[in-house]
Amino acid sequence: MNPPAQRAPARFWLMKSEPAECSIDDLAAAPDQTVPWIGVRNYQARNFMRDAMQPGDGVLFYHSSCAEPGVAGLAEVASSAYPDATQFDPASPYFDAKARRDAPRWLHVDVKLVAKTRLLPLREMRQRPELATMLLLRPGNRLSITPVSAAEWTAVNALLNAPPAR
DNA sequence: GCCAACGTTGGC
DNA sequence: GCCAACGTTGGC
Repeated sequence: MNPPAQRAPARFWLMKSEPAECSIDDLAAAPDQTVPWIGVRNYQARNFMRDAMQPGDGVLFYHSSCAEPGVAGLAEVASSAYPDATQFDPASPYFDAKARRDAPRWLHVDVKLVAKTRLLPLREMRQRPELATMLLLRPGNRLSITPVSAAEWTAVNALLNAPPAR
């Protein structure tokens, strides 16, 4: 008899969201606790979604451009990539006049809540040697989606379960 | 509001 | 293909 299909090794990601746009509480309140990750307009971030993400991948949900930037919860990739409808909508801030319906430029995945956690502040992340390799912490990093290694994922989860640093 | 670090654009 | 100008991100 056949063994069950082997699941591809899980991958992990950090995804930035401005809480004024979509916070962890907004994600928790969304239907099915799932939101479409619309509005990505950076090719590298798009390519991660298009080429590398798989449903079930782990996501660190990160609050950016706010008073307390940091990881605010855990989520998972809930779909494969599909065209971002806002690129075709002239009324949307994400409208892209060069996008064509028969050749969409911008894609996105759906993201589903796994758990709201304590806020792990960026400030605290910078103090942790075990997180020093994270792309998020690299000077000048602006990518809204970055891959996270298994070791980084484990380390962040440990910190999320630990009491806040003083 | 400042500014560093990029990414994108467009002239050539 | 080069590269300067410009725009954006995002912490501080």
